[in-house]
Amino acid sequence: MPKDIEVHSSVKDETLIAMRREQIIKGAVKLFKEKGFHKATTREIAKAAGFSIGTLYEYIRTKEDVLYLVCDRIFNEVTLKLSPYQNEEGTLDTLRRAIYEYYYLIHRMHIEFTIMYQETKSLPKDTRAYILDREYEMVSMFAELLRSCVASGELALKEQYILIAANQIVVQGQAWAFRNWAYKKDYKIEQFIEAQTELFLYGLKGFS
Amino acid sequence: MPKDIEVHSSVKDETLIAMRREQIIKGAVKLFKEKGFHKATTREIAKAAGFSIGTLYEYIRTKEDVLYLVCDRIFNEVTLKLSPYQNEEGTLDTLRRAIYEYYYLIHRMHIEFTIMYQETKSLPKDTRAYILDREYEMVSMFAELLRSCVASGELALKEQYILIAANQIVVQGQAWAFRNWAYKKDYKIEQFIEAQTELFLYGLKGFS
Amino acid sequence: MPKDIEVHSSVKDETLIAMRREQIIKGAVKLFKEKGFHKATTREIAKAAGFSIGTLYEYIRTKEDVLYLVCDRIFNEVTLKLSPYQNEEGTLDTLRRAIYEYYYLIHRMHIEFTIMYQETKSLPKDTRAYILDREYEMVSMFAELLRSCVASGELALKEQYILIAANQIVVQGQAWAFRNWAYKKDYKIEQFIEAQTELFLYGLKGFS
Amino acid sequence: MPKDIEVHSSVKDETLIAMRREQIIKGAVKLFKEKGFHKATTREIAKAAGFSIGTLYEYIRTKEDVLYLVCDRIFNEVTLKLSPYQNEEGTLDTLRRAIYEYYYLIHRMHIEFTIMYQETKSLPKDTRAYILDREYEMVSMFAELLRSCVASGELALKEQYILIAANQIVVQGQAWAFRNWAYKKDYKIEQFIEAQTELFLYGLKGFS
DNA sequence: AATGAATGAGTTTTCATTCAT
DNA sequence: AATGAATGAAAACTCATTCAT
Repeated sequence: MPKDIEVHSSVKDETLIAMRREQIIKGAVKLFKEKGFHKATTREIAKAAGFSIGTLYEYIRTKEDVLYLVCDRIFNEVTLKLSPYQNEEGTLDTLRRAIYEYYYLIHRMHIEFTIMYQETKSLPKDTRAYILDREYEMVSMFAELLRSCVASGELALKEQYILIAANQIVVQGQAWAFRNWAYKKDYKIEQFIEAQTELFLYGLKGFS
Repeated sequence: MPKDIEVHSSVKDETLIAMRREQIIKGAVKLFKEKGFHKATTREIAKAAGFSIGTLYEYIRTKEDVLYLVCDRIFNEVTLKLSPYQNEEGTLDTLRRAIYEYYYLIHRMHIEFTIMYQETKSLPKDTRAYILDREYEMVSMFAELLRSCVASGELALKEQYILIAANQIVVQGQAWAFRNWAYKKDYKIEQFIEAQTELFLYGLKGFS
Repeated sequence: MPKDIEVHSSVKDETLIAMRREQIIKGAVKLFKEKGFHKATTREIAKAAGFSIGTLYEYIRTKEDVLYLVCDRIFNEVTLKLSPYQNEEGTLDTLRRAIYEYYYLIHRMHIEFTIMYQETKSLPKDTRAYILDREYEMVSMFAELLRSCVASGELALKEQYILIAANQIVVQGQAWAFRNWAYKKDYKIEQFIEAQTELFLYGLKGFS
Repeated sequence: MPKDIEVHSSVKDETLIAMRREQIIKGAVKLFKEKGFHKATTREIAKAAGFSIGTLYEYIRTKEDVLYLVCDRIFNEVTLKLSPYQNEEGTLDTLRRAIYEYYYLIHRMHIEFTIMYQETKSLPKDTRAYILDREYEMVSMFAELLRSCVASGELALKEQYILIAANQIVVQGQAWAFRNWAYKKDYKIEQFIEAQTELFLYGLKGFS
């Protein structure tokens, strides 16, 4: 698991820091959703968080820290949701449920996900690297799941294609967030998940 | 096909406009690749294009026009590459070749594609709508191909899943561009295309 | 009395706003006098006011706001000076003193007045309308004075000519400001006032 | 009479110059009326004149030259209209007719006059001086007329007040142009002229 | 003589960040 | 710890003027 990046704060009280950051993330997500990271000003972020610009800067160092905070939050939620499946036995059913859980999470947090995928490149080099690491971690979780399905004989997938397949799961899920305009007219999330899962498992030829 | 959006120019000579726009696109792509649209200044764009800031503004109206010019170019190339497949008979082989062509194009223009998918949201409302229209057009081309495979009996895909499948093709291709970091260590483009195509056609269960 | 137009400020402390605006007006008048509104840059205005460009924009929204601030100031002074005469009884003597007060005020503030009459058209539509309203208010004050002279029998002026006469007073006063070059060689302000007043009251035929 | 200021042109053919300048003045007046001198661009001036920006600069040196051309034109018209009255005998009737002619001219050319009085300060020092000279010339014409009325015994005005009175005629006329908003609701030009003339000749006390 | 593409200095305005209170 | 006034670098865009054709 990637080493956490510390966002510096001049405030000492850890509980307070946690509370304020919570406010910052909440406000920022709402704001970024409306106008994107670039068009949101730090003043607006502070206001959305419920305090003054001066206070905002007691809990972050730069505007980009806010973006990082938001991204970090998302990954923590994903990791939290998916980690139980890590320890289950490798069956197709486990895989289905993990995919379901992941896609559903994306659905609930689609605003946050969209922000993350659109603004990542605005992060400074090192932070971006950390985000990619965590993204990779997500892919790895699915890769592991696939591998244990292979190990248990439920799947016959050559090692070299594990990563492609895992990536495909992750990307298609994200697509529900960042390409929602392409789906929402024709599909509900449940339909999307089902179709995507079947297509993934059985392909075009085996999918009715 | 969506109606083209005109980018205003105060210069009258159409050939000259075409030439200068070519320079602008070339310079901008290079620049955006390095620092992204937001961090690239208009002065830098002008310089990269090989002329002064004043001249740049003879050929565009706003900085966003440059982004639009870049996006428009990409779609034109995609449409150009894929349109021949529209008229072919609906066989799996045609589909395979269309996918190959599309993925390969993305590979060659992966910088441009990445820019497009990361910066689209920076475009003004109407231009963004136009881009989404063209994106939809791309999906439609694959949807048509799938439908004609169904018509010819090579595929048995319910109409309601055509769109999901077409979107999947498009998204997975784009992923090669905007998530290249996740693939490039383990796959060459040919391997990626092959694996992706097989996975798509035969699914996990039918894919060795 | 026309409703005041609010100039937006992002600063909350009203006393501070008043103080800074005072500095802005003072600096701007000096600057506009030297080079006119158009040739004065916002940076110069800030400098003349004694602070940075960033601070200037904490107290105004646009450059035109500065012009408005200057104009508004002038009218406030005029209104302040002339309002006492409103309540006096309608005698020629009151009229004489009001004219004197008004012309003298213009003399003391002739730079401000000149700026105002030369730059008004640079104001945005709504602000310009407000200025004209206040200008009309000034004319009205003199018109009222004339009417009360008529009422008291000191003057026999048909209602239809009241406005022309009131306008004449106002315009001739302004002329001392914006056409000062035409008078200053030959007249002192006192002479100007006296001559103008006599000419106005008794005309060419009755004026020696 | 003030010495004419030469506006340099790189074109030799004098007839052509005259023709082009005519076009320039016509176009510029229309344009300045709409947006004022500052907001009109040289490109727009050229277009309004009916030729290209390059050609415009064959007939002027700077943008300010255009303003000068417009101002100069106005004075020429005024001088042309008023000079006949110079040679007439000094009667009140002549004076009345001269005022009428002058006010009526302003009425017909009120756009040009307004431009002139609002934009004069945008002229470079030397040109502005020339304009003031010509303005002075206008005042002088009326001053002469007044003097000859005094000489003929029709008027008894001390020399020291001649200038004030002449200026008053001139200024009140201009006011019809630049303060038209204050008059137009209540007066037609004929009423304005009549009232103004009577007020001027007989004053408030002698004016019914 | 006429054209219009090219130039770049100059302008207004924004906004992340700091720091005295 | 919290505030918010002050700062000034930086950015997009304009437009008078030139000059090669």
